[in-house]
Amino acid sequence: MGEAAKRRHGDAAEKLPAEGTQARRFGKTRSAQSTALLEDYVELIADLLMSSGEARPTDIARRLGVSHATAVKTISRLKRAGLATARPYRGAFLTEKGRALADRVRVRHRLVVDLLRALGVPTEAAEADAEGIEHHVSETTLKAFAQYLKSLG
Amino acid sequence: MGEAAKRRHGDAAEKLPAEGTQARRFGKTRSAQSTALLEDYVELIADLLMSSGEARPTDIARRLGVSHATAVKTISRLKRAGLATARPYRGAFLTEKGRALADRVRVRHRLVVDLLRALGVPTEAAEADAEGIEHHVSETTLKAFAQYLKSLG
DNA sequence: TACAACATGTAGCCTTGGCTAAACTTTGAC
DNA sequence: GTCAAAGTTTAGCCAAGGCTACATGTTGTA
Repeated sequence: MGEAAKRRHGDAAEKLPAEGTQARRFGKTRSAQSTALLEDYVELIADLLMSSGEARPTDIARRLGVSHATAVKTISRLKRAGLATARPYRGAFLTEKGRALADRVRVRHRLVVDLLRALGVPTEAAEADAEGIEHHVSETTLKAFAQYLKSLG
Repeated sequence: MGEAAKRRHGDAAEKLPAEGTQARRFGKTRSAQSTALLEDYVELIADLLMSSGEARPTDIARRLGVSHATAVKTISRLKRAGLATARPYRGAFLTEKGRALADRVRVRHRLVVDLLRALGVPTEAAEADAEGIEHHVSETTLKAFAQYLKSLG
């Protein structure tokens, strides 16, 4: 938000596109936050299914550092969002849509981590920060990251 | 988000090192999200005070794209957090702590935007993405960014 | 001065994303 | 085959961060 706020709001101020643009930006940031958790869950479920064949609420909870009840609740949100399915006492599974999202998320995560490391960020910090950053990186920015990494050879 | 309540369930993170690490990471990401909004408010209030001498709920609301009621409610959270003060019908002001935070946030924002632009991200996208990214950039990563930008001259 | 327009504040409702507690299934060791 | 341990689900609570609707203050202008 570094841009200095121009005028005080008034007759002229309402016409400035700056406010609308900024508001849109913030709104986008906020809605990104609401999808970030679902992205994390989807990626983790894909991970667990791949490595152990099942994705149980308890394992998910332990990996994310939340209670198992929270994991269960979020899984049902995943179902509502059409990203996952779950049979009682049989864990979670991804829908086609969920798998597609998981793939996108994984690729994006890798790219962000690689970029941070390329800029000299230590691996540990890169992994940790990427966890938060990745949900806010647009397609445009992602392309620029890829481009930059390619230019490094 | 009740830091105290959240961490009361501390046993989850004490198990395996690998899982603990990941859990800590996610936990950090989540708590970063809860402070992100306050950071945005503080920076915007500093901005408005600078440019117009006052920070009214309505202006804040318009800039952030939320209702004035939401702005008012958040301002009282700011007060509770010791970041701002407010006199009825006279808008918001920052405490010493709030001003310090605003400064840090502004510097960080500039750095993130500059870095993105240096990597070839178009200005518009850089500004927009930075809004979301900046709240998740650690000190370590921030230093790496600064270092990289300096290396470009 | 008075009043309309606008800003502010309050109340009540919603969803998300946490938690604990308690009831219910599954499962593995006798 | 039983039964306790472990995992799962449900229910109910809380705070954050949105919203609308309504009541109350403030102010510019006629």
